[in-house]
Amino acid sequence: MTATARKVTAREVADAAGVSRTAVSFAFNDPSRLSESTRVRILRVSTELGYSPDPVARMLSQRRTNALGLLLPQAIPDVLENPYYSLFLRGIGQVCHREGMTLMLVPPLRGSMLSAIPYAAVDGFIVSGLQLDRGEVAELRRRQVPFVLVDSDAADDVPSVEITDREAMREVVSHMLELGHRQLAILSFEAGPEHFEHGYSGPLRRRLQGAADALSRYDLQFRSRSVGLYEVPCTRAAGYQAVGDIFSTQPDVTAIVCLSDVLAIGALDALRDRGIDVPGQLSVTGYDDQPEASWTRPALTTVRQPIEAKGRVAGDFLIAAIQGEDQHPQQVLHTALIMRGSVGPPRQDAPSLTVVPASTGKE
Amino acid sequence: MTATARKVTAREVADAAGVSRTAVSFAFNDPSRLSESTRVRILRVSTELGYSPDPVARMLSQRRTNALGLLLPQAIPDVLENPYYSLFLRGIGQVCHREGMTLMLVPPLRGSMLSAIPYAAVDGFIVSGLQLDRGEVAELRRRQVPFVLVDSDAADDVPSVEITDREAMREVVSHMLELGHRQLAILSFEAGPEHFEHGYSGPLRRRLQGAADALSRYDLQFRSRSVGLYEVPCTRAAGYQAVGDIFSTQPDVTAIVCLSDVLAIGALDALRDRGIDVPGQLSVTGYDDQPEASWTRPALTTVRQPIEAKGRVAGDFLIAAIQGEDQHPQQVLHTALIMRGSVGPPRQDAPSLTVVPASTGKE
DNA sequence: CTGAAAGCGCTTACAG
DNA sequence: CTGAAAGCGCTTACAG
Repeated sequence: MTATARKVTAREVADAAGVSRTAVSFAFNDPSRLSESTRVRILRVSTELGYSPDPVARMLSQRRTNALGLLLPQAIPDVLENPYYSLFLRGIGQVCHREGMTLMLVPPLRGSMLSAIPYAAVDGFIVSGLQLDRGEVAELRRRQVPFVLVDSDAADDVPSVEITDREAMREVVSHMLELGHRQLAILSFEAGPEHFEHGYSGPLRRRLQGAADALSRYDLQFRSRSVGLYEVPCTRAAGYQAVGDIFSTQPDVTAIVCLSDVLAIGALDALRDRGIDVPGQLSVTGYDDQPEASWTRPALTTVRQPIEAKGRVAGDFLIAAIQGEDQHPQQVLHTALIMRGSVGPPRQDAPSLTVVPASTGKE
Repeated sequence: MTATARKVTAREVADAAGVSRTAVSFAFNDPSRLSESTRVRILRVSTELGYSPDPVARMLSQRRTNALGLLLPQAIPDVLENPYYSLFLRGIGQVCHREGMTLMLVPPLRGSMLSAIPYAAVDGFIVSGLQLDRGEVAELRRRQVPFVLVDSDAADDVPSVEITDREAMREVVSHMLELGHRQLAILSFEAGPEHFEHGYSGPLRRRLQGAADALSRYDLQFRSRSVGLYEVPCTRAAGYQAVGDIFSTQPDVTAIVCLSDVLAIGALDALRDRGIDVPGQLSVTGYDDQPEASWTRPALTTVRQPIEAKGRVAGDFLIAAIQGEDQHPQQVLHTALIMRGSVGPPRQDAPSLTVVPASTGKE
């Protein structure tokens, strides 16, 4: 247990057993190349001396770690606050299980994903939620380490996994507009600091494009009096708080379209506390379709995305890349709008209301 | 990206920059020891050639990985099915964040936790949910790698973190008995195959002891006609299914005491589907107090345990052990019985019923 | 400020 | 069946 205790090496075992270091190595890695008696003797001496091969030394020799790295955009506790990641990890975990590999969670080092890359001993990276976008990709390329991009802006020469974000948001916003909603609040998770410089990117850009697609058919646009865009941290608490902001900015709002179930559930909490009926007075939608989404009251209308499959496909692509396949597959997984009880037509007293006879948004 | 591409080494950078390998190493690890111009030149050449130090080689030289290992009792997808682990990981993640370390998830290799140990390049292990109990501990000792035991049977010379499992179960079962329940089903997660040989161990043993403590005061005991013990996998589906078994074995049951919220929530699902009123006809309790426990209808009466704190304390202990502190601290964290709506007095038509005037089990 | 040399602990063709 | 030797790619006293 103590850090001062010197570790036993193969050299010592070899000496004690009267064989070469080679033989010791074979005893652990390729027993068939040793006679029964030699092998048994080596193993016995190893146990006595408390020897077992050093994993790091073995990695260096074999040029292989048997670990998959997941490069995270935030510290582990922050990332796991969103149940999204739990599902995503399960998908990757299936691949680890099949391949007999471990999974290394690699959070930013001193706040930077980029800095974390050179320190992780893994056979390849799955990159989720890029910070600098091209910065990390350049570093990964430079190091010639296999990687796959998830929910990013795919480059042609890199394996990637995405979902149909644009189509999904187009569908959900269109649905609201068809029901008659004209005063919408789009509640988004924060894009991170760099989008001020470079504009939106990745899934967020695609989702906002999808929303814009739908709005444009009704001659509406973002950041107008009718359609507000709110950006907050992706937590339930932030979703709760955001409702106050929305009401003070858009008192006539009739629908809150959230870009994450976590935010939507927080908003639902706030609306309940304020005694506002959902969907009678206000409609709410989510994104992800996490298990919690069907537990809320009313149950949440939301966009279902195949989170676990995303992790599994990313893992599969990474394994292929590690094995030297030079394919750069790009997969776009499908989403679905799940209709539940949190959406209805706008309330009657709302200004600028187009009356729509019946709701299709309830179960 | 391709596995065939040879990686650039410090040797090549040194040659191209006209310096020694030492200088290259200094440029990355101890820049102050180089003149400005040399350092800049080396870094420039590195970028041009696409060099950055190999993490595995660095680990071997420094005898340090900057990774914490979490030894898991099952494959990653199985483990993460229980939201328990998400919270536990967050606790460990806090420590990783503070220390600038990564977190390696180490599932069993070929079904064995023991086999996984020698292959993981980590500075130390947190061990959660032991399989062989003493087997893994012996191996960890043998390798002289720092480790801390969580929810195990603590040995005196090993850092460990536990909760007051025995007291918690004594309290919850006592509560049921005081309410008048005499027909109880204890719904437990499976202990794993080895308990057939060695008997129960760890938290399960302590919890069952606690239950026995309470039962004995009423002259009741396990596996009698009055008190059944059911063991199923720790999943919601298994909790759902178990209800059928319980009813066919104990038709007079008035309370189901679950050893996990996941099981309790599954049981609640089953009872709702069967039209059985909780707590009117049947009482249900959980264990863990996961966020979901307050979302069910009725909300779940359960044992709260500080899961995140458990992970954090385990991480702290491990860091201390890695830094060579020879302390073997043992911490027992406290639990609390959280009273919600899923518990009431037994139904009146139940046989062998002792009438108890009022419920204290509702919110 | 810079470099030669030893060391980290293993694996694996290759030769016998 | 067994071993001597080279190699994996870095770091770090030590000497200058």
